[in-house]
Amino acid sequence: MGRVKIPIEPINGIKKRKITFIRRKEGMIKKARELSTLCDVNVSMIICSDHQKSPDIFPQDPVKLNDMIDAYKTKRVSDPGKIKSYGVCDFFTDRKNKIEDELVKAKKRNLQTKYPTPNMDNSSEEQLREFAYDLGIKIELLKLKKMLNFQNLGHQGFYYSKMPMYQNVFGNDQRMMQAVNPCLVMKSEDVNNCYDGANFNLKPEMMQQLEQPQLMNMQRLLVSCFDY
Amino acid sequence: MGRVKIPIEPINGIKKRKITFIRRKEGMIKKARELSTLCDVNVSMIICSDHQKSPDIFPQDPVKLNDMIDAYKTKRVSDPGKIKSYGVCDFFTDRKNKIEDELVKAKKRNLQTKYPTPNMDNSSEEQLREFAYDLGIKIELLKLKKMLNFQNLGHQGFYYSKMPMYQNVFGNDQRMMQAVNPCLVMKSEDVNNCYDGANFNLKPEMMQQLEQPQLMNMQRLLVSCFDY
DNA sequence: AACTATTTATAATG
DNA sequence: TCATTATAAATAGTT
Repeated sequence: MGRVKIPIEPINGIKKRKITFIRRKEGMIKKARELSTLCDVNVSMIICSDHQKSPDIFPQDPVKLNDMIDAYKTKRVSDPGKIKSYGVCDFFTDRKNKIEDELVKAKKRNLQTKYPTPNMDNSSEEQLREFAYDLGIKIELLKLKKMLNFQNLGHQGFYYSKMPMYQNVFGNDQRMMQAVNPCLVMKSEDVNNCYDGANFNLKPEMMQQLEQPQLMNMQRLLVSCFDY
Repeated sequence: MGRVKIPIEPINGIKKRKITFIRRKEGMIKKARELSTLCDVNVSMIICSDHQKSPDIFPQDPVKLNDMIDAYKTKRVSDPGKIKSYGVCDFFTDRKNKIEDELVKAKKRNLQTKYPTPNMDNSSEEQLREFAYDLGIKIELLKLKKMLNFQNLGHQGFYYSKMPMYQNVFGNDQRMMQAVNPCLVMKSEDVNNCYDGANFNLKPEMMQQLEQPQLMNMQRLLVSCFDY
């Protein structure tokens, strides 16, 4: 809808592409807000371009956006037939195909640049590190959850949390307990060291410690995991 | 852009709201596709309305959508200043506020229905189970990752994966290895039982076993975790 | 679902 | 980048 009709195909000119991107992005965000308001529905949107420092999101508040993503993921898990049936095998197949594509691309690049990396190409190593890091984070997450939230009362296999929101018995489903047991062994003293016992809040010094710059990165990763 | 200008405020009439929803939703999805094509950018969108069975998403392929969500979350984690600074304390504050809101609502409900639940209201128990289940799943995930993907070669602290995409050395970052070590102790035989050693594929019988109906639910949860 | 009068978005331009 | 404007596209009301 401009002076001329443009074909819907990639725009070549960098400058033209950029201005179109900005205009249409703004347009979409406006539309999202309108749809959300008019029809009282949840709309969430992420727009990422490579050369852009940070993605544009709707809603602007990342916390709200996360809530919506969570709601979608939860729905997908609890009611997967409605959205898509997707088994473990599909997952592995997909992942395998992706990596194989990457390998082909990487090999081509290596040929072109004449700097072949023998026996391990960049893309697979990157994939690998990414995965390793992801798994490492998940384990750190479990450790921190243990450190911050739980106190093994040492009887009947029940666990208690010191956080206000988890102050009741931590589940009694046999299967769940079986899964959780090996990972939540922790001495009460360790937990108490983090807490002001009277009101179940993190001690001020713990709070401060948690906000030290050198810890911020890990915290952000953890928050991201918690969010999920 | 219609016969008359309408104010951007919630539409009262159910029928009118529904038709507007459908039209504008289609419009937005079209716009998303156009923006994505024209400017070669990633656009992802989730539109959820209450009375709708399943959310509308862009891209239509949930796997691609997930990839984009992941990319956003990763970016948010690795480069949080650009998007929003959000520390652990904020997280706990948010969560606490949410739970407290829930408690107030639950108490009101209890008063109204005249069936108060002493010492533990439904909402906090629900929260609790949800959290417990979530944690349980994460642990199961780690166990399954261990079972399916890794083989501890027992020398130099290196780990190898039997999956094609993780066939190289599983990381050598000290900090990461420290985190991963306690969770990846597994005998080679156990791994080999799952695999056709010649081509690194899951054995057909393993595949079949994984697709048993009684395992599907757990698998879906796991896939969802993997996706994240 | 299809039709149009109108509004809105936006491509080119200044 | 910002404003203007001619035109394409979206859509509110209608059938």
